[in-house]
Amino acid sequence: MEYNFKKVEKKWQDIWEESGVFHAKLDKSKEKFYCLVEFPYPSGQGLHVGHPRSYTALDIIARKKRLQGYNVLYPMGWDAFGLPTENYAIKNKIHPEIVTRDNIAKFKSQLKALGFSFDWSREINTTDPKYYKWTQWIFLKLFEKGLAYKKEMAVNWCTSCKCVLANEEVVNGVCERCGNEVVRKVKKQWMLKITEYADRLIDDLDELDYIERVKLQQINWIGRSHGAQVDFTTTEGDTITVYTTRPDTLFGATYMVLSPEHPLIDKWADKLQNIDEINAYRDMAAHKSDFERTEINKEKTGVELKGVRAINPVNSKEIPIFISDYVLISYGTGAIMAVPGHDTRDWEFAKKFGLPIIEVVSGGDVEKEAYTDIENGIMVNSGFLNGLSVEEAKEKIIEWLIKEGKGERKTNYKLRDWVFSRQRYWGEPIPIVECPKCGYVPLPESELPLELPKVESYEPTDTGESPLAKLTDWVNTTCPKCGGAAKRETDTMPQWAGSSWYFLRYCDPHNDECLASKEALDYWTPVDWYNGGMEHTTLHLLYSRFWHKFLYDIGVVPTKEPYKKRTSHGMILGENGEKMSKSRGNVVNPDEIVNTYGADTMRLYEMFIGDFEKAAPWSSTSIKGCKRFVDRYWSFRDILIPDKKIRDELLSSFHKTIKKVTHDIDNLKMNTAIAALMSLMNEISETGKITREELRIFTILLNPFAPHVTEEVWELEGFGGRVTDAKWPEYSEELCEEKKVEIAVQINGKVRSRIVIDADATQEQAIADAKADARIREELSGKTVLKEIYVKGKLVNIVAK
RNA sequence: GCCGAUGUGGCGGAAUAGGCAGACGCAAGGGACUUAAAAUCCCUCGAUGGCAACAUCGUAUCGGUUCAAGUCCGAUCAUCGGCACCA
Repeated sequence: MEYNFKKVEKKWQDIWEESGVFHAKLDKSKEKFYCLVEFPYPSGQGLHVGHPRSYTALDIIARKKRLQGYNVLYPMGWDAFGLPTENYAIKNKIHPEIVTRDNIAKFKSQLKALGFSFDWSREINTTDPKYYKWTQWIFLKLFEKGLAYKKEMAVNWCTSCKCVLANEEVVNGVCERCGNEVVRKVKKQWMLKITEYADRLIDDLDELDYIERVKLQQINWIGRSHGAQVDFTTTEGDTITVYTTRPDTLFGATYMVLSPEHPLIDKWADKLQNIDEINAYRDMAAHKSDFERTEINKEKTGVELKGVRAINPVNSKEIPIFISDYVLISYGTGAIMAVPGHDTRDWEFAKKFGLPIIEVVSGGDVEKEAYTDIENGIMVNSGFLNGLSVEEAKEKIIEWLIKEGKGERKTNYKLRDWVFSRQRYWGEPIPIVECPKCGYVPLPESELPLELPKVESYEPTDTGESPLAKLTDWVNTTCPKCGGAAKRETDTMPQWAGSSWYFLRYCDPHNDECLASKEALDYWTPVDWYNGGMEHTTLHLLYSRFWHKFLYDIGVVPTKEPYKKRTSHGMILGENGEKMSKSRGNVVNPDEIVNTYGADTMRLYEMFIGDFEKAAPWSSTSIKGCKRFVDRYWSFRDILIPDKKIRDELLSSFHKTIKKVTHDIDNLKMNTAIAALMSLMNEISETGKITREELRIFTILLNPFAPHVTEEVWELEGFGGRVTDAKWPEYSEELCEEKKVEIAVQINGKVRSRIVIDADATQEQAIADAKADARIREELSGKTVLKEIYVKGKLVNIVAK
């Protein structure tokens, strides 16, 4: 009888929903396993075939862990604040709340049709006031501890979204989301002091089971470097402080460079002979966007500050000072000592401006290029540092600087504080009031949630203010502290706010007293396994680690880190090997696939498509192989015999398969796990029959991958209860071994014959058997055997001449 | 430029810890069943030579270590991802 996947899949999805089998209950007698996938942004396009790759993989892990007796939490929710919804709402004149509700409904039905074992009783939505009450609460705590502050600063302004972006959201000078130009704009912004956690965000990675490239990317993004701060004096008596990772090269500093925005320039205005030229340069630099400034990578530009000179603290030599836009105001001190002999950028600048280049580390030719090797060089022309290695010289000069009061040891980071303000409507309101007398005053906790006011128009304004600013009734309020007239903050939080702690809410999603009860957090956290996209490594993943560490510091959560293990899936590409997109016309619609082949086939195919971590192109023909696999499994019932045991000739195959599937799932090698099941199926099919026990075991092994068809077979064959109540099969190492093995016999490394021997044969026996083989005897005649090698269960190699 | 990853049949991809390269699947070709098609089942399927048993070559390129290299070492090329004047 043909398998009717449409009927069967719907039937079991309904049963799972009604029975609540996947609802996780806090049960301290059982070992917990918290399995997490990144909750989606419910966009108008609906589910992408990329989403189920991650969801299916962790669904398989969740289902297998349940069968292994774990108490599994596998939740799902919606990261629903954000710009696309707001833009769609503006365009179509529908309130974002309604757009969000509709999109969620669509997403949810699509996810249900794929048979994921999510605990829907814990569904959360970041736009629900009951949820964002706690997002706001965390913000108030950050504010209370001085980690949230408002600051006037140059920010990345997207000209199309009319909104501020975090540094992480600017990609190649354009807006990550809409691809439009990003310019710098000075605005007062809420900032979060993520830099305060920079060290811990790097150091604590050591204890985590994250894939290596995620760790590396985070480390590089934070960009920690060790060096020294050095004070140079000037002929005007000022101090210019620089940061350098190469204090050892101090004797080679032949000039200094200030960033065009450096405050000392204004101070010296009267003394500078070429102030017009200087101002013109500063003007030009100010009008360039960050992108332009970094793009002009080829040629160094700059202007000398004529009238002021600096004094190198180590040898009291007078050196010129320049301004140049290759020095950034936002990093270090906004000023550098230039060592053209040993820094590529300084070298280029010195060559262009004809400045002296002094070699202070030997080993290269500083007239040809900067010598930057720090491993092999020996200090020269450096007074008391001469003869030392770079490492030794660094230590010695830092000690000297400290002793002389001319500098100190210093660690710097590329990471900047997190720009937390957005001038848009569809986000969490920031629960702060600005009072002319009291300054920034937090709302009392009792007034949370501060709900987003309902408005008619949520278009962004050209003035750069949030649409909320237009709601004077809402904006004008009283100061919670002094009771005087005050104004509400009108900026909202970025999309990353709600997702920075959502995994905690799943532990106790309906709690009105706190973000989650201590009991729930103690039991469920940390997340045991978190899978998500590489694109979130320096955004969501870093932000949420930061928030979690903060919550740990204030005693809200019991662990230092939110996620024990982090893995990442590759993208599913279009059939032509390119990224799927509407404009390329290569988008595969998951609904159509489920309709044509069924959810089980879709799940199997997405897992079978290739290495989970790598990108893989979709193939509309390959998926048929997975459909055949499901159908062939179904027709096992046609060849079923009532025997209640695994046949002897298949026993070792079964144990090997159980072993392989068990381990492959744990290692996210779903493709080879499925291949192993296919191989076992081929082996069973060759015998023309299958016993009840064989079908029962096969069904359990296949269940995490293809939950619907296996439930149906289980029920039809009356194996008792549901597969979801079954026990994951154990394997015996002993039974995995075959009694007889076929091994290769090589002569000089080339296979010349094959023989079957006892698996536990000794080296002597194996070699004797090999030599007894007719073919091998013939090959060896007239030759001298030089060496004999036996690799147990694999091969014999005879070296002969 | 720096950091990281990858490179295997017509295609997607396998190959513990150096041990029979190409598992599993797709596509293709041939056959069975069928009035026919679909579905299903069976056979072939890296290249070259040979009727054949078999031989030689073959995991981006070049070289090395080893009884044995897709796997280890050195150099080169290509593709992808991240960072990018961070001193």
